Amino acid sequence: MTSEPTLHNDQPFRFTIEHSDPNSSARAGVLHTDHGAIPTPIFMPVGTVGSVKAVHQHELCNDIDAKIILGNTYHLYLRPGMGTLKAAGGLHRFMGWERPILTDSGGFQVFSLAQNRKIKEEGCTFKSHIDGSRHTFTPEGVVDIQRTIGSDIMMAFDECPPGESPYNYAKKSMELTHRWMDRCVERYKETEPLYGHRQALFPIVQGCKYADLRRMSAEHAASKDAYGYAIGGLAVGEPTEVMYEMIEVVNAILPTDRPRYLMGVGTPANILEAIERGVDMFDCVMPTRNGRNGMLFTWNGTVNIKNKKWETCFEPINPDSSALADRSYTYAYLHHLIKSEELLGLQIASIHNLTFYLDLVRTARQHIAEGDFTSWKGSIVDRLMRRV
RNA sequence: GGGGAAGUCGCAUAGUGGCAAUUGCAACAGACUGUAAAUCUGUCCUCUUCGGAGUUCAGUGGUUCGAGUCCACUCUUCCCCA
Repeated sequence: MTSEPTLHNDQPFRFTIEHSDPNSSARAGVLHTDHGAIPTPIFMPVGTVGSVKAVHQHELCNDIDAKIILGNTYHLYLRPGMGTLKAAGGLHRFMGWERPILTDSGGFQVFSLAQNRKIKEEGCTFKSHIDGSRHTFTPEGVVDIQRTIGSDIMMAFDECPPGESPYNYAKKSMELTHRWMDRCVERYKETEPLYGHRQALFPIVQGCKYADLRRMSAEHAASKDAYGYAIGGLAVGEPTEVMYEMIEVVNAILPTDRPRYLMGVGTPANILEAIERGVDMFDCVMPTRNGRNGMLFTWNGTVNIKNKKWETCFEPINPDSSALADRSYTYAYLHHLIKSEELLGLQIASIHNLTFYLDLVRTARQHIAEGDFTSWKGSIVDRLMRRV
């Protein structure tokens, strides 16, 4: 947290691929930003309102070693609001985080707050979930908000339709997302960063579970010649196999020399399968939310720490972990804390899961570099999702 | 010693003639994928082929077609006065 941002004046958002897996589409790279370099594949903890829930920036940086985190345009716009963020000098300074930040555009809230919004060509009108007030998000406005937040990577405004949407709706929705994408790119080109560091804009590929729509969308996104691309609208109700198939379809079209970000995914197994199919960046609420609800991810599978069987397990949560919390506390203690609704339990569980997720992608990267990613993945993937 | 109140599935509660019986907590499971989530769901007397079946409301006896509910006595607990 004390290092100065490294400026790369020559090539903004340079993405270098250091290793490509000989047996799959997996690759290990580095994405350079003005707030530091991001090794890929990478997992990005979700910090919706300027906080990765229950985790201090200190642990995020030193124990978990998160290289980049997420913020959310919709949530930050409603609270604390743009006035505060501008006066603070952007989100990095406001929250005391000097590494990169990616902001989601609010497109996911178009999906998750479906009862409180109305979609039109111009944009999307929301009723605030906090006070019921009305707000309109347009593609241009969403870029402006992300300029004010000062995120290193901004996301285009999209519509994220449900996984089981019928073809006609999926097509109309995708076409709207494309028009919004065009407008975001226009606004991006005609505006400047506010705080002295550069910002990228990632377009988002949509198209639901329909391969022809996904191809069309990937081609539209690729035509923007962006610093990176996102795959959205997956893990929203469709079967996992369909998700993997859509990733393959899209990554066959997206430029290989730019990072690909699979939005909102997922389980440890999902992440390894997507890495194998050429995805570089991930985010998901699972490690933090499920952690708060008593679920731990480990190399041996998932643990429900609330279960009685952990009552007297006095083993450290993970003696080999980079996180102090993992090394210092036992399953039995965490069981007690979570059962007692102690806030420390939420913190330890969240730190544990995020440390595991970062360890997962770090280990995957190492195996890509060593050239045995697919056999390693094959030997481990089933174990990750079984119950301990 | 006299007077009063009360005993319901771990705990606490609802119930005043049709009840396997309310609600909360606890307990035990499950869910969670670009965070309206420190949230939500289920089970929670016994057995079950999940359709049901069998035993319950301190105890015993009674009234009634029918009793957790009404009556009598017994046991236990609490409060007030001596």
